Amino acid sequence: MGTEDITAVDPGTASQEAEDDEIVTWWGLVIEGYHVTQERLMSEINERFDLTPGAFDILVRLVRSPEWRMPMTKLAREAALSSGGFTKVADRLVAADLIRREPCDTDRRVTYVTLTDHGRVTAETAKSACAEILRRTVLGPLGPEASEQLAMAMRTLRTANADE
Amino acid sequence: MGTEDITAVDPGTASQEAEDDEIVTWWGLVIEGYHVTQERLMSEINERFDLTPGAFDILVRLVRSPEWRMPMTKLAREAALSSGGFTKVADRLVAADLIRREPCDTDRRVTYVTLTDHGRVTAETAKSACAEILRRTVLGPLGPEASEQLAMAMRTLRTANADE
DNA sequence: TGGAAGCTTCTTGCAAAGAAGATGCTTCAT
DNA sequence: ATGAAGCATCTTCTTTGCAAGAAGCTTCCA
Repeated sequence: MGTEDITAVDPGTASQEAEDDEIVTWWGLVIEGYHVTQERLMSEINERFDLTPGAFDILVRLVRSPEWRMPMTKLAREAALSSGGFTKVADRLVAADLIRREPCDTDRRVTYVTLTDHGRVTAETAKSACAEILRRTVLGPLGPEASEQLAMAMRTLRTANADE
Repeated sequence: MGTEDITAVDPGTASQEAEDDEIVTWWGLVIEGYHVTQERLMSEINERFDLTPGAFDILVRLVRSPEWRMPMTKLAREAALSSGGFTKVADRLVAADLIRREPCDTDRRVTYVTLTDHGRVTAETAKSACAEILRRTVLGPLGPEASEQLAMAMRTLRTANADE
């Protein structure tokens, strides 16, 4: 093979390049494992409940909130969506009768997003299904101690790279 | 708080619900850690090289291929893109003078995608930068043994949930 | 008290990115 | 030769971010 004739490098640079490649490949493995798992999870949720990943995320956050409601901005920030983007997501969820908008009594700029009865039942059922799928596709294959280590590693990465 | 007056459940169901919630929250932590890290990585790559995540992924795959080229379909499949979506990505990369299309001599159905000189230099430089960022944002905070465990866990998830 | 400047909060319009399906060309097998 | 399959492209639809704008709240100064 004639590739090294073209990109002639000294041994030190070559080994550095190989090490770089190894690290990038290593992270690629993390990406792939994450995506494969998440895609399987979300496709099952979508099949059973007709929920997109974003919609499921919103519903789970709401069902854990007091009175099943939250201001739009707070919810958008938690879901890592722009406020403009979240307006459209909320429109779709309203159209699906999963949430409704409610004005805030004390601050008329604020719009609360509240789960409808249908939305609450859907959210709770989907959350249980999600837990069942995770037991089957993640906790089962990994085992308890590897799961614990995974959680700790991810917590470390989150705090190390958080924006705010 | 009066929520349990409304959603009255027996203790068994309640503890099951709490356990479901814990698992979903646990996976949410994994999601968040992954996204925070990946977003930081990709924003630095984008800043320095003006590459989108998809473009960077394509370039890294090509720079590791013999003769820096691959059939479009194979590359699209590896990058988890639809063939239609990949055509558009390829158009952008051609416009940026990072790749070019080349016909295949032996099978005239196939179109090869090949790195240009500029694309090859960009890919190698960006790959080194990516490795440097990963050392700083992932391997550093985690340490060697946690990194090893993370890789093993992700490999397990990938093989457990792979589609094909 | 009054009111003007400066922030939030939500919505709308425009553009980019990607997925899915239809189309048409090339190749392979019988 | 002719039907079946593989492959790249095109079109359309959905989703999302960003920028701009309208409405409402807060602060501060006269």
